[in-house]
Amino acid sequence: MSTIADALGVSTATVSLALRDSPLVADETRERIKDHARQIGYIYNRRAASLRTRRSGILGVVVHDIMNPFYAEILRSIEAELDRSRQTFILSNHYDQLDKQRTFIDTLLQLGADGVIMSPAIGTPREDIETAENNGLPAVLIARTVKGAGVPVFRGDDAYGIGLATNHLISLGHRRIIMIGGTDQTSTGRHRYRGYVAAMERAGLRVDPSWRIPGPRTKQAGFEVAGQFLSHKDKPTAAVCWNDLIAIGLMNGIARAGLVPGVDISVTGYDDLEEASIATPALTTVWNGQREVGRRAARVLLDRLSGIEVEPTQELIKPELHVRQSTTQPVERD
Amino acid sequence: MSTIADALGVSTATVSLALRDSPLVADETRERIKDHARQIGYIYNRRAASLRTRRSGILGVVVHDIMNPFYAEILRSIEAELDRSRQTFILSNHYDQLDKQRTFIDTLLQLGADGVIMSPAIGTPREDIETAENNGLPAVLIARTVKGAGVPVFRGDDAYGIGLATNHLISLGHRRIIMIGGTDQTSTGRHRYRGYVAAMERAGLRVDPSWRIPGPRTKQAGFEVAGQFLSHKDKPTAAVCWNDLIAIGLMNGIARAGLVPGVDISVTGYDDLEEASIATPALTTVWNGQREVGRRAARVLLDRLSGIEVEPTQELIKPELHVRQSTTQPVERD
DNA sequence: CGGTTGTATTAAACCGTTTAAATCGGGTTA
DNA sequence: TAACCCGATTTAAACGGTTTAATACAACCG
Repeated sequence: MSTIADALGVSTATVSLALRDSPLVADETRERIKDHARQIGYIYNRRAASLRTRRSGILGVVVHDIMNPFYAEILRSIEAELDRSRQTFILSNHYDQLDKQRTFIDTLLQLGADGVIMSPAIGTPREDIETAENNGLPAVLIARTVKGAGVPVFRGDDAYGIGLATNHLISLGHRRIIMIGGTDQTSTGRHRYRGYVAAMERAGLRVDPSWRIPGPRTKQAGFEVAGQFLSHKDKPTAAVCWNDLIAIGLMNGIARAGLVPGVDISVTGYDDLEEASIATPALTTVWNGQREVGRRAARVLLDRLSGIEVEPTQELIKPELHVRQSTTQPVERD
Repeated sequence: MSTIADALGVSTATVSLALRDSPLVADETRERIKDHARQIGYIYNRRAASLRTRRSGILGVVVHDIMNPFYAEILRSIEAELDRSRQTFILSNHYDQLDKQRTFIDTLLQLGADGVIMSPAIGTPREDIETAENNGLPAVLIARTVKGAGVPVFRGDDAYGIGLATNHLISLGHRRIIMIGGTDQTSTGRHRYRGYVAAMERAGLRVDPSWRIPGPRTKQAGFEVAGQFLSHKDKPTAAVCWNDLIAIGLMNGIARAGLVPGVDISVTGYDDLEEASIATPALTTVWNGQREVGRRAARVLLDRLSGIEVEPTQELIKPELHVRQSTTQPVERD
């Protein structure tokens, strides 16, 4: 800026004001300055500016794993929403490791980030969120919640959603339905399992504890669990899967074992990823409102930044059942 | 820092030196300062520091699309490599839009990023890379190259790799092999097509121009192109796909049409994503060295930052063929 | 005891921007 | 004619660190 100022015989203050279209500077001066800036390829130094303004234009986003299409879809919608603002965002995976998450938050604080959207790692204590907030880093949670953290949360209504899938299988005539994947260590996990049990019990079906096969939420895991599922002593006719990845992996595993998914075994997914509709057979699944979650989380964070007071409420997005070919009436096998 | 300095009756210079473990300050003083800093929850202000040091600790990474597992795997290895350095990285998709890519580079310049790893968008002119370099933003290219840009490039040997897949099909007895997906607008695209044609011609097989169905590189696209493929006038018995996503989509499409992929039609992929081995049938594909590409690009960029002179050479990583169940001897159909 | 050496600390400049307050010259008004 | 106002611009002080030359002081030496 001082180069420009010197070249044009004005002060840096004028340059600063001119470049930001302040009405304080005369039109003619502004044009001269802007022209010259363009000509010499001036590059605005954001960190110098942010030192003064206390705004860095950086937002952080932490999720479990970007490679997981569920989060990827959320990220897409966050990206789309932020595109229209002047914010840059920094991404990180925490892989459910608390220390990774803490390191990242610390980095954000050091960079003077303006806010953070996070899907908290398993076991995140309320204090971690408070640390961020107290140091001027407003947070918004997605997908998972942290008890007692006074910040907005956006997530799907998991208990209700898994209920939709379970009810659908029951209404097709299935009785021995096993739930696959997930863990009790996340709020999401507890909600989904509870929703499944509740739906079964509403239909008068007893749920055996062995009717749950917990595990990682990957395609690979679903694939590998197929054997265990098929050889289960109760001969289940259907699987309610934690998510689409597991469901697709499971269907692949079932096919590999010589059975036909969607005929011999019914399978439901969760999330309704793009993939679900092109899987073979096309997967019956629950749309979880990823787009909506990302969009609204971003929106609310931007609101918080612009000073709008936001209630720290939990917003539950209502899932919808999308029926496709992976669920049919049960057939007896053995 | 001045808070700490005042509280302890020393100068900010001493605090600065102590916190960075300078040998200039006495051990006892250092400890007092560090303890106090920890106690009051001091947060290092990176932007203030970078103003003086001209190092921001930020690296940029731009690829076509993070959601594409091929890039996701590269990102993973970049992340792993960078984890050990003190650099944070910022990610962006360009979706092959030049203006998006330019905006991002501009953002990096404004943030004073220390370097950028990029898989350049289609049509990226040499000048764009030079702009970055001239403004102190060293670049390293991955997956694709830009003619005349004097920077290091890491990519797989596409012509050789696709040749492996093509030769494999030919040796199984296939003669009418169609290439699916990709575009001539990227260097990768040209190399792969050339490799396919070369392999065919080496085997004395004429390639008809209609034996190429270009298109997007997504599962969806592969799925949708199945009809066109199956009804091709030359009754192809095998498909060499641009990548695993297309191959898997195509196999799903073939299955949907009532044929059995891996029996009626042989299919090869490219990239060897995790998914390839659990697809049904398991996909024969070409491992493209994603891990290696990411790791080495990150390594070289870090080298450049620490002042080590790096030759701007193209490094070709040798792909390997992984044979699985999606390729078998041809069967005649009609 | 003056001079040298070495260690610990500090003052001050600097990085590039923003902004509140001050300045300046010219026009208006009482 | 003095007082005041106005728009355009400048001044100077932040913002929070890093860096380097300078300083203070103690110990050692001959």
